[in-house]
Amino acid sequence: MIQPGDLQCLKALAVMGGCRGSVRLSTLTLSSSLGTSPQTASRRLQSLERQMLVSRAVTAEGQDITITRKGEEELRREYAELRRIFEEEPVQYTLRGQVITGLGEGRYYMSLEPYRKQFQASLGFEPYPGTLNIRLDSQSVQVRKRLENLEWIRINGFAADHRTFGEARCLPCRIREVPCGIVLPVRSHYPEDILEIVAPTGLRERYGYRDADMVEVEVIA
Amino acid sequence: MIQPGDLQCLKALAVMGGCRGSVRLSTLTLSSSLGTSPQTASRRLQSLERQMLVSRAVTAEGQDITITRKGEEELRREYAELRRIFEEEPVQYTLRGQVITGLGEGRYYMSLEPYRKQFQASLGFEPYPGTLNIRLDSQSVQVRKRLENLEWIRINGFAADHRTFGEARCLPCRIREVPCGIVLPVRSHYPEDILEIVAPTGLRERYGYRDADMVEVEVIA
DNA sequence: ATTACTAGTAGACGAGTAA
DNA sequence: TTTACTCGTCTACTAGTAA
Repeated sequence: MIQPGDLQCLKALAVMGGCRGSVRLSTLTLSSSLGTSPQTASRRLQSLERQMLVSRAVTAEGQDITITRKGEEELRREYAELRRIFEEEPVQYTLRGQVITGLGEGRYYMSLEPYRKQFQASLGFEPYPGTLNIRLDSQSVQVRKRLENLEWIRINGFAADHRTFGEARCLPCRIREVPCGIVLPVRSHYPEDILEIVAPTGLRERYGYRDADMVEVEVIA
Repeated sequence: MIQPGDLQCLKALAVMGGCRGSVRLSTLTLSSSLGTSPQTASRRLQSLERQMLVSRAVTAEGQDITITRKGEEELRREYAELRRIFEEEPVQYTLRGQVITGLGEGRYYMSLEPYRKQFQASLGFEPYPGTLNIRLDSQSVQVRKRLENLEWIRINGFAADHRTFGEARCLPCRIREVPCGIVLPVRSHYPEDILEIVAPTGLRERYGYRDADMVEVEVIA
């Protein structure tokens, strides 16, 4: 197993072009790129050479470093691991929390036709008049923040009855077998540990959810 | 700047799925994946938390770890760096060595019509009757080995004058402005520090190369 | 079982120096 | 200038232990 410090050094050498030919450098330049002393940089190069991860030609004016096949393989393993994390697997987020009782606003908004029509169009179902509120655990709050990077569906605001109804955004998700949506107002601030779920059916009725019951929300990016 | 050891730990957590939700683990399981003691694993987690790269919920039966947005960004930076090395840039190899005098076999083989025709077809030029032999420096020998992974052109053998002429392989390259090819017999062993170059013109004449002159061979994958 | 403390030690670090 | 040695220090590790 390659040591973290050695790996960092090997990667720095690759960035300098060590995979495509020899790189001329001094321990001083390498050390500044590693954030260590020149002595440590020198030690690292010796260590990499001993492990046959690089090949060296040391002269009085510096050294020529080439990453060997074995060294490149090591870097490619690292690369493959990261790619698996970020690319290969379908990115799926799991949020956990417990059912709570909201302010009843969800029920009201879900009864408004302009909202209903937009949810129907974007989520593919007629929203049940009422939302499920979930208080996320501390871990899921972090996951929740990550969802900001995903593509939310825009729900336009409108005016009616001498007032305006604000813009919202919505992210498709799933609770058990039921396709749902996370709804969030765009303008007004919303607690980061609360999730408001719109669904085609009443989830409390369907699954017998009561306050403080644990639920899992799946989001597939 | 994140420390190499912390980065290793963060990556291990990501492999376990820490980017898509919380991961339940114990210091013992983490330590075995890092190759350290459980104590060090514990310290790493504390360090990552202090840097706000992960969020933790520590219980008596283990801990739930979630990689924060900042932590994921750190990993993505790492990923981007490796991708630049292996994907983005056109992979170009540079080999260095000095001109030497070969055994004159190259000249003979290059005079044989079946070989000539195949070189013409695959490299796009009529080979000059004679090859340039190059002794690679120790660094370039390492680069030379890396070329094995590239796609070489097959040059078929043939029979003539009661003997057989062996199969060879060829890799397009460039010396200065001249498109050339590296030639290598397939069956017989060839010194790993010697490069035999076939070119459309006599390189010695064109550039006035003499023995011991330094030359650079560029290979673009 | 856990986590994370304290303690003692080993190894890594940077400064100085020689080649 | 370089590299890489020796040396003293201090960090970072593992072992043991408490919660």
